[in-house]
Amino acid sequence: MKITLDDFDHKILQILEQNARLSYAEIGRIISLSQSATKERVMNLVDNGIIRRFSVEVDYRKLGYDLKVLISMKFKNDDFRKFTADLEKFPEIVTCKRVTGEYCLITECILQDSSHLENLIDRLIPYGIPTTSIQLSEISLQKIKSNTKRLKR
Amino acid sequence: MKITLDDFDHKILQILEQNARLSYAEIGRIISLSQSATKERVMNLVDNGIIRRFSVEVDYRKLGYDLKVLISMKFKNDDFRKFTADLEKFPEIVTCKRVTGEYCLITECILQDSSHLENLIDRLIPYGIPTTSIQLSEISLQKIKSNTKRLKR
DNA sequence: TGTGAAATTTAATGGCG
DNA sequence: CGCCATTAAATTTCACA
Repeated sequence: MKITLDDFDHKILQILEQNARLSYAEIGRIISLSQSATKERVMNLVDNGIIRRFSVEVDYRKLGYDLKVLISMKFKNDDFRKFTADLEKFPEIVTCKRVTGEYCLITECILQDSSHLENLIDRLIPYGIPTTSIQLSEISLQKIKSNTKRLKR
Repeated sequence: MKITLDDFDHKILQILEQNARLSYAEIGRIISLSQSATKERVMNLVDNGIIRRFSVEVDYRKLGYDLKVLISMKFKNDDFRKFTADLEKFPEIVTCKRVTGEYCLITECILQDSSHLENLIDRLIPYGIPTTSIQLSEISLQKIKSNTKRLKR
């Protein structure tokens, strides 16, 4: 199922990506639409599942997590399933993607320091073979493409 | 600089990660704190830069972007800098991380289909050597560790 | 820092072009 | 689909503990 959005919907998404707490009234002012119409469109975006959720970007460095790494994992047999079932045991793993290619999984981990990393690797080794890359910096860009039709509820 | 949060702050962050549009009144109800105190804490989190921004998670599949891939890049000389300077020319690249290890950059790309991928690879090749992994699925988990001190403005 | 109350703004709903 | 008007709820501000 592919849903096409009109310009209003795209503008709303762009605004919400930058500040998801803006009032409907204020969003409406920016895009020249009434409160009620703006609210209805936001609710349509949520109801259609285009907006998965309203969230918050946290700066973990300020909380003492100064080390961000990508750990790629290789597994034998079905150890992959054991690992994903145990993911809750690894609070430092923030995302876990299953991918094609040399590695089975690529995880993003938020860590305090290198001894925290060492500890994590020790806990990963029973499941498979981890390969660690330290994330030096990140450029984050959010973009949505334009279509021209109105979103239906 | 490391900032420590108390239980109220942690609960607020957890709640906002799940629904960043909840009213201060409602958050306050959940954590048993008044509207005004809750609002002040959220504003402190923002002022301290712990909350980078309130955002929205978009389901791109519903917008016709059915293919998500990780593309790792190798570069010669300083082609790496040319590429990052030109990132705006690649609207399908959503994140771009500089990492240590075999590859210089790892990018996440949101694509419509395999011909879109082919087109992207053609545009990447002038900069460096891309290696593509298709993202089959993703498990996303947000967690914050507990400390016990009060956040200061 | 937290609470409670008053003034202002926003959200939610329903009727109408 | 969008606008306007009405009622309910939330935000903001401030005095006080």
